[in-house]
Amino acid sequence: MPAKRPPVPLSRERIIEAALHIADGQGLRRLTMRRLGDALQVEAMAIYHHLPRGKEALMDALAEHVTTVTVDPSGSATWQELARAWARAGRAALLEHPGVLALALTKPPQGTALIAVREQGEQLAASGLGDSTQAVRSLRAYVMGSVAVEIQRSGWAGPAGDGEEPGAPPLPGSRTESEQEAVAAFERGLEALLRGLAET
Amino acid sequence: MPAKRPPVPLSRERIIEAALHIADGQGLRRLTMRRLGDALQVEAMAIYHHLPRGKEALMDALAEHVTTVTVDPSGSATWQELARAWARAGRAALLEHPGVLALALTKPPQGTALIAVREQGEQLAASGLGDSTQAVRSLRAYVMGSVAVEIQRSGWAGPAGDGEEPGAPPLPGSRTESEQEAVAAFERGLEALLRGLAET
DNA sequence: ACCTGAACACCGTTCAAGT
DNA sequence: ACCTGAACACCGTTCAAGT
Repeated sequence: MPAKRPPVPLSRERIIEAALHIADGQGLRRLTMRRLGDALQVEAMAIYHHLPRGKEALMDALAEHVTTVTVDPSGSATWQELARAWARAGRAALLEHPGVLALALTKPPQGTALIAVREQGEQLAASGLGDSTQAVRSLRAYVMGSVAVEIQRSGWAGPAGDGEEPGAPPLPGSRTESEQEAVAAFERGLEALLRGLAET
Repeated sequence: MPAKRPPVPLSRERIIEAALHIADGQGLRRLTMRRLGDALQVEAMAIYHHLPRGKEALMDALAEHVTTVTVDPSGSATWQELARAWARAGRAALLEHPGVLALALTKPPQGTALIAVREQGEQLAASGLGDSTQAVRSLRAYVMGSVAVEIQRSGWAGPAGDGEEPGAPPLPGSRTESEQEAVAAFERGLEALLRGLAET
């Protein structure tokens, strides 16, 4: 018979990982302290030892996780290339965890996520972009909104928008789009915005 | 002494109105069937008679409400003016009810909201815009993302992003912005996007 | 047709207690 | 230091019952 599991100690990282798995798989509304405890083979109350502010702290941590990105500026010769890199990285991070998108779009950046936003501004300014504050804001808005549209179209939240259950068939009116169509739409809008930002 | 209230009959509209009030005032997480019943002077279970799918139906209705906008195309000579009108109307509608923004950005358009999106596409196509499908998508993304950024910066969800309690002081790092600054930022990004969309 | 009351299976969080 | 058990004040939803 298998020996009793040497209990892997709980940790912030393991908790967040399990929480993302539940949120992406069953929806945010089914992410429950008790269910999370089950997934971690632990009583729900044990979580409070690692996240003292409880579910509030968990939500903050999830938002921070999917919203923290880094870009190596040395790979980009122009501010346009740099902006593209940030936009693509941001989109990819958000798209990886559709279950917590609502948190990511709603909570102000915090901790590492806030640092990342500032870094983006500094890099763009250093790369020769004039009003980098305005540009960062428009770019962030476009990226967040694009992922929102994309998740909506994917039918992740159900075709009737049934709140939180993923996996249902897609939109009633319009077909599901392929990954390629989605990136194409994203890139075209991004290029339009970059062109517009370039003209003072 | 005041006579007993002649009970105003419950209705879908009154329910939605009360729900928006609670969500905007206390946050989505505190919007509860029981609290909603209290606000309407009725037992929570009475709501199910008007919204058979319960809380799920309520959430759908709220998303649809803040996401349904109309624009009179006769007021716009060019497709640019028309696009501006749609963008401003969309922003205003979302901004009016920060409490349900998470729903609006997450649920696919449905009912009147879906009709509105289609109408936007038809109007823009009719006004001489080439790839109106792409334009509508980019514009919607920009509008939704802009409002997300704006609500984040307003500190509506609390500075530490404390989940759902509004009314707390704003961001730790950056100042709160005035309404004028917010519209200025929105308009500048919008113009950039429109310029970019114009060049093929 | 419209609303209520009681009931059920869940929630988040506390607190004292165990190891 | 880390986790558990029991308890409390809530949830959403059902169902039979009232008017």
